[in-house]
Amino acid sequence: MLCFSLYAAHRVTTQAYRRTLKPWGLTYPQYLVLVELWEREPRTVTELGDDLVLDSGTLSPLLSRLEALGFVARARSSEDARVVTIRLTDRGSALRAELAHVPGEIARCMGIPLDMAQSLASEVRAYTASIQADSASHV
Amino acid sequence: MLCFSLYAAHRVTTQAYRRTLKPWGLTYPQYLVLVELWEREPRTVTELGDDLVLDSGTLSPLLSRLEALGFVARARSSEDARVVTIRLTDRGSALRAELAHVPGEIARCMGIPLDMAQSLASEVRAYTASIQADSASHV
DNA sequence: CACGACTAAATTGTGTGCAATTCTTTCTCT
DNA sequence: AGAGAAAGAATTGCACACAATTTAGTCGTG
Repeated sequence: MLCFSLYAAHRVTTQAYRRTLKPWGLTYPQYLVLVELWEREPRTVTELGDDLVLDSGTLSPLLSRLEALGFVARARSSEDARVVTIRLTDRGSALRAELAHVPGEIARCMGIPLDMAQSLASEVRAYTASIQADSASHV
Repeated sequence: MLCFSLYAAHRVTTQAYRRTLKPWGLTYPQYLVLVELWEREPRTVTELGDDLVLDSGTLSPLLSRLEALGFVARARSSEDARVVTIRLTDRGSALRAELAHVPGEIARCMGIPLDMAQSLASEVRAYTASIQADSASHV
């Protein structure tokens, strides 16, 4: 039952993030968006969606919550008015340092050696790629 | 990024189930409940929740949908009126044969050898157990 | 018996995921 | 230039997840 294992693992992991991020009122997907933005900025909704494999139906409301929290700002692009660019606010940039401890905290929660986590991650990614290839053939 | 790998793997897997279960109008969590019931019946809401790691907030509406679909029946226990027992209807039992192909179909989607899937599953379970142990210490 | 602690489900409220649709803007082709 | 196709976000609708609360029923102790 690989599928159920992944399902369960995903939910426990989310719980660990929930506890860690609670003081900031952030969810795991919201945190992922911030991580993307800390890495490179600005980003468009489509770019974020490509990286996180989420569509606008998920991202639009999520981004509007991040905007309401004061961490990002949305603006229509001047070159192409269809595109919305997402930028960090000062508060959003400052959050990077405040949340610098999160990856370590999560690693501690996992309670397994780093190299083991990495090899497991790469196996899971291989699995994802394999099943995704099959998905693609069903389009 | 083990966490993101699991997050992505979980969603791709759910998509494979969505496609496979679509003709029956079932979701992956609903299918899991049916699998539990095919294995042993009747079950209480709490028992299902323990096995699937879901609480009544998720299960109550899910079960009422399965009931509306005509696959299960809910009834208060006569010994203890707090407990709700879940039973398969005839239609729900018949579904077992109709959906017998699902595990094989999903395995085919995964496109990886069975032994590899099993070893990956056991690694993921070990991870889940480890992070869950940490969660428990936070209560 | 009564009262408080406890338990089992259901309900409420918030935040994803995702299919499907809509709206706007841009592109393409003639 | 103008019509139609296509692209980028947003919106709508539905089904989880899960925290928190509510409701109903049971149990233990005095």
